[in-house]
Amino acid sequence: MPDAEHDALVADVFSAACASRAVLDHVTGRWGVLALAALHDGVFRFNALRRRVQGVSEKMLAQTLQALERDGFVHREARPTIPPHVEYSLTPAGREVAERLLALIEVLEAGVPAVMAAQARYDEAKGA
Amino acid sequence: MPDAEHDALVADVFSAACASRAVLDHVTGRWGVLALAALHDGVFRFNALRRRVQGVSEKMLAQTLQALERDGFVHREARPTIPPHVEYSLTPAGREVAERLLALIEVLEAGVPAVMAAQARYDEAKGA
DNA sequence: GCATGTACTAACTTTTAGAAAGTACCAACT
DNA sequence: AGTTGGTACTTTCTAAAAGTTAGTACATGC
Repeated sequence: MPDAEHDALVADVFSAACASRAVLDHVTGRWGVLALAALHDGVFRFNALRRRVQGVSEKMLAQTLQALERDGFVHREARPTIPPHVEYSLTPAGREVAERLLALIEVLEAGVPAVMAAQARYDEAKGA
Repeated sequence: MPDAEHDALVADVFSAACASRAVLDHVTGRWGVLALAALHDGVFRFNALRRRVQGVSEKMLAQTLQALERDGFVHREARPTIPPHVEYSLTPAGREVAERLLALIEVLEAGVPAVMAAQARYDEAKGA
């Protein structure tokens, strides 16, 4: 029973009001995951990131990056030139997080065929 | 034509239409993360899970568990007794995923103080 | 015999995400 | 000289998702 160990840890994501819950939402949010994973591959400008993370709207990417910057996971470097030139990169803390996310993504991508098979079984059992 | 290379390409979370994107959404969704993390600690019944994952509504927990069951990450065992008795547990695939999630959560929980400090710096820089 | 608990589902409301257009500015091309 | 294009966003409006509340079928305890 690792319950005793878990309760001993200060921050607990299972508590609704815990600060870690908000951080988890930013990091594991639909676009947070992909932004962090993309930035693990290097430095990106806004529109380059948008092309990398296919399907994200400008609004959501801006919002996501602002949240991650505020949390200290992403570093934003803006050169006040015209046209504007903004570079996004991971902070050391962001790199820590991105590594765990990539480990997750790797497992999930490898598991896609198994998941599709499981879905087919589930749907047939339901339909029949 | 569907060959090995093509299948490997399709398993890319950065592609909007990829199946792995849907799986990622289930797993890293607001409640998916917490449900999987909770189930890593053992077998839970519906309402026990609901108490564990504080803040989740009945609707969202049911929906989340159904998606994860369909994906093959969660096993649902229902005994047709009255009152109903349903037990949720992780499948081997689910355990793989839950382990990566717990590694992430651990990093995030440990980083909460640093995040709060970063937020304070960000807000002051913005406000000032 | 009425509340309580179980595991949900359905209807309804609120919140959030997404699509599209606007902003400010300059460089290059027509 | 004016249109087009590119940068990095912000704003507005609507469509989709999440949350709230109430209901189901039945058994046990009070």
